Amino acid sequence: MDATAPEAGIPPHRYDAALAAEIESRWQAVWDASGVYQAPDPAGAPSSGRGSPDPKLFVMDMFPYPSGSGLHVGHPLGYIATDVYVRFKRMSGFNVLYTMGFDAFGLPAEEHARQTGQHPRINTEANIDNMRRQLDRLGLGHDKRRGVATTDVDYYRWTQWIFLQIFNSWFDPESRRARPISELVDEFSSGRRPAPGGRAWNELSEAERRGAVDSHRLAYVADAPVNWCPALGTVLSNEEVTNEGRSERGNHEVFERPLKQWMMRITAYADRLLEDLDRLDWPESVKTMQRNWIGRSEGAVISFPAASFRQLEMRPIEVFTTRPDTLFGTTYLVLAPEHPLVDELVAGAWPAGTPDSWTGGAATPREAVAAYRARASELSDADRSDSKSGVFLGAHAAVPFADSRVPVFVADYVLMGYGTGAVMGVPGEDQRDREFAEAYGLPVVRTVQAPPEHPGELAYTGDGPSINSRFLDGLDVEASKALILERLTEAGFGRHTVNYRMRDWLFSRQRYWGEPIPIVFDDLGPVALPDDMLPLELPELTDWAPRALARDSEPEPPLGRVAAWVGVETDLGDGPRRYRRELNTMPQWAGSCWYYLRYLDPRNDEALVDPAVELYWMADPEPGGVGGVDLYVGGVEHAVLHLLYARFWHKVLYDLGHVSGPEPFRRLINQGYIQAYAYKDARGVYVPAEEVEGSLREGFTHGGQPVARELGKMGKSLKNSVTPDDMYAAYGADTLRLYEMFMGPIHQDRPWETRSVVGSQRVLQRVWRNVVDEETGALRVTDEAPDDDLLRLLHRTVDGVRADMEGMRFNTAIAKLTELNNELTRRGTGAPREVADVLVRMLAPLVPHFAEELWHRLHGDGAGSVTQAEFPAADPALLADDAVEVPVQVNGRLRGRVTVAADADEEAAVAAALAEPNVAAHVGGRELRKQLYVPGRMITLVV
RNA sequence: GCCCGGAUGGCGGAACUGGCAGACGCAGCGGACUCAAAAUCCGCCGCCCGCAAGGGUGUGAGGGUUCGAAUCCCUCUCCGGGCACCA
Repeated sequence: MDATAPEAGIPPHRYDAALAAEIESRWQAVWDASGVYQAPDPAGAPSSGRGSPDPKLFVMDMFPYPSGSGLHVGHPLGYIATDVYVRFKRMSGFNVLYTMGFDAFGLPAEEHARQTGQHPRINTEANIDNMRRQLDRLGLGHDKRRGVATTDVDYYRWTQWIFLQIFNSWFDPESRRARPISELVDEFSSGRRPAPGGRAWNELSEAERRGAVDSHRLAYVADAPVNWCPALGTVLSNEEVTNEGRSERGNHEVFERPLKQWMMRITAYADRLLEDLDRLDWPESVKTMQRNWIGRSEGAVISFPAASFRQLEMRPIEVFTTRPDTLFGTTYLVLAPEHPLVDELVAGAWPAGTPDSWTGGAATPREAVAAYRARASELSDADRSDSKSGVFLGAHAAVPFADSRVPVFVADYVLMGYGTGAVMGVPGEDQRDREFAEAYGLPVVRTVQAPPEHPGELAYTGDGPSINSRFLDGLDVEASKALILERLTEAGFGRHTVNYRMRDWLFSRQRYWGEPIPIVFDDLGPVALPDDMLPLELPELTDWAPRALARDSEPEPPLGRVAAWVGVETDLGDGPRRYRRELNTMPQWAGSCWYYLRYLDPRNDEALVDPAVELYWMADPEPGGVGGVDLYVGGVEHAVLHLLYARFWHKVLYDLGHVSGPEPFRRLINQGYIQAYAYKDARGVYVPAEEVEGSLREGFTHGGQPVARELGKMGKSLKNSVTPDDMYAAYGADTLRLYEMFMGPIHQDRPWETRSVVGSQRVLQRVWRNVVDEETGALRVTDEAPDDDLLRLLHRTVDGVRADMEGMRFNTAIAKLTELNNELTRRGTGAPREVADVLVRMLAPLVPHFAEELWHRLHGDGAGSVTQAEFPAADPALLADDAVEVPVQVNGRLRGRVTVAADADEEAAVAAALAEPNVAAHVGGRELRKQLYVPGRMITLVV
């Protein structure tokens, strides 16, 4: 059968998928041609020339990676929500900036290129086109002039520019902000800041000066152990490695390798990143995750003089502790296996009387340590956590202010990457230390008086008076900390310190498909390319042959294969010289760190963004606020990485005067995920979800065989994908939009149920029928004024829908609109024109094509686009009824309802209640002990 | 282990700040229309008792505060997420 021919019995003008498709493509073409979604700037390049006195609003989705596998219905959930909100705000008089870009550098395109031999740009651009097509079909009201892709040369030119800004800055701890590196040089050369080694600046060699400056830069080269992932062919940042020591992407093995790498000094901003969280309108969970990630803890560094058996020279072991008050409970020290002092302190022979359990069965401490280290590097972190293990170094350390000498161990429960890589073992007050002490027979000394009910075999971490602690005895934990810190500082044994879990950001990637780092090297180190040499474009790479990515391989950047690119002769101000280029590229996070700024001014080739345009769009509506994007919507999986990196870059740009406020995103909402049922057969193999029959009650089957249902992510592996294209074909884009918004609150995960989508289509069909005759296509609206009941319902609906839209509670807004429409349907006469007009405007944000079609049918073409019509406002006079029905409780139980005047007082309400037969029966003539009237809400009687 | 969320009919969810639990939708049941079916329209729809009026009971479990608790407090169970030998 011809798909476009109406089926027998279906009215020719019914709102079905075919009609929806026709309406949708027609209006999309009109909107595109007329530019209704273009947001005018008050200044700057992309202005449409219209001045705008309206308040501004900047709304963004987290931009997507243009994947080759296309979208499923879960992807656009957040996009639909922002689009609805934006349309509502636009109709409420806001000048809204809303657009979409693509985060298009990254591994999949490069992997695809390796397999096909095709340049990643070709594949990337094809994917972008496909994704644009799928998103356009949804009718998202983006300002298309402003979209960017991070792979555009015009875009990454500015990513590189920002890199240079960071490279050419240092963090001044006194003013707690980034400053140009030239000001550091001035301070060194003027003597205001002492040069390294206490010598005069001009006495230093060129190499020494370069080294002093380079070590202060916010972007710097470090020779550090890195996370090398052979399967991905790149090193990864700490954030990209899971707790199990595998890559977050792909779950591949990761190995430590020492390597020269670019680092970003994000730790300098730790305190500001932490403090400013309090000023953000973000989900508390995301703030908590960032706080945990930063991991600020206050404590002390304490120095323990240590020496091995028969060694004369003492070497200080510095430990970090948050409990300096427990110093006198220290019964041993522990160094991390990788700690540099291990080799210096390890003894040649066991001291007399060393317990067997401390030796690891080795003949000498040196052998024991070597064996222990070898074993530690083999074990995964998960295996390590089972029980405490370690070996004795044959060395002892002196506890400050105490006469005791304590043994020094190496143990893998101490991590080199946190604090100083060494701890003081206090088994009385720390449970981990307690477990270690029990395993090796070390003494336990309590230094805080535990309450009598505290079990003796557990460490006590609570508050209480200090004991066994000399001058601290009797003081509580807080006071003990203060006093011991004072004494340690005086004696030179320690000091107060703040420690962070967060490390600097490893910024190099050994990949081709990323932004080249605009740096060259001479014999003394890195040299920035000048701004006028940007963009530094990726060279063509012809050698796509896959490299052996063995476990024992070494990192090798693909750009190193382009010989003509590696070595470069250029003039950077002191005549033509030969330089070596930086061969690494930037991580995928770089492009997403600042794309919101480029949306504001995408074609500016003088600056990354015009300052006046930036100020207009990023200004905080509240004076003194942090500014930034007014609403940012995206998945919670970016809670730490993307959102922390972007905040860091933004703060650097703020310090250097390139942006007007300290934060990039003032309000953040995490949209939930659409989950889908997946079905497994008896073998545990997933079967295509669309072929499964049955129900929860009667059981599910596939091909007659029973299958088990589970809820999971939508995707190929679970064979449960539903694509937007499927939904467009069966229902149309507006129905898909309405259904996705109706499923539940925006932040909540929810299971997809294709069979329920029809409900949203039926709602639209009923609206359609109340306005349009399905048989003739003629208008069905009446020119009669709505009666009082309908008018009041209309205004109550307007009032509620406005509030729900403002609060992004689109599910309840849709319910209210449905109720209004159901009332129109019940009347069966066609909608009064006034009601139809208001209803269509309220529907416009949710189902823009549908509303635009009805709007034009109602008003003709002279009324303009509904997207620019005014969102209805309720008449307050019509919100309050003269009489209200109020429930009556007797002794806390509902016994009836009475209708009273809206302004009735308590006496009148109670009198009305007592007149109600069922209420009277339950009161039974007894005396009222208490009466209460919550106006319009409840009458309560107590007898 | 610690820190965040959450638990409401067969299902998704609603109930604003303590005031009619279950809006709206799906599924189900009944009716009208139809030769019939689909579509549409009308109605019913937590559980128990009752012909009905009505009564009892009910928001994961137990306790508390209150005239009144899905909502506030305490204890517990389960589910989801984050962190986790972080000194």
